[in-house]
Amino acid sequence: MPQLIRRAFFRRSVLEVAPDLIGATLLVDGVGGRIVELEAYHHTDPAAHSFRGPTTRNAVMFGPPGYAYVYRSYGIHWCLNFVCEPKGSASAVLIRALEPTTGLATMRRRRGVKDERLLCSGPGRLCEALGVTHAHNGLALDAPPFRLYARDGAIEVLTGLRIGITKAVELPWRYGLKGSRFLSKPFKPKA
DNA sequence: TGCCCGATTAACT
DNA sequence: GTTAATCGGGCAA
Repeated sequence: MPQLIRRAFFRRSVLEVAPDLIGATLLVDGVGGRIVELEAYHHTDPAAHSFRGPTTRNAVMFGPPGYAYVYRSYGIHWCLNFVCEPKGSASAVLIRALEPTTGLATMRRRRGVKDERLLCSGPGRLCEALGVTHAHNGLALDAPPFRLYARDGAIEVLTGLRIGITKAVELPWRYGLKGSRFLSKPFKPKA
């Protein structure tokens, strides 16, 4: 039986937490799957929403670790983050892709697609599949509707450059599960 | 108040 | 490969 992830898990640097979450299982109201792709954002990082200080939108990032930060992307999609590090450091991991395992029919209905690879492969797609909205902003990750199970068994984690940003593009803060078919985009092979 | 643009996606050519 | 959709945040005035 996999171990439940509790809030203390997030009381570390986002750069330690992010690779540890690869292979973990995320469920929202019993629907979800295995985390196969993440990106780290840090308060000293110009690409992070928290870089310019606290605002109404990013307030949760400046609160305690172990909570969900949900924001609207391009006025259209929702994106889900987990707040990390001790309170005030304003770091978070963006959940970018899941391998769907639980509640496939629900996810297909919400997404309007049949192909499993299109259900949760992308930050906006997985929020739609799991029913994550602004209503989840600020909720604790170790209480309903969230459930998080630690990775069970050995895996290999890939690292690479983050996607879709224009600042601090050189930081290798994207993490992925090696060999997964459910990544939002392939990782560049090692040179 | 007005303007620009984004941690995206899907539907194009 | 390119581009429209769509809107709130952040910053200048």
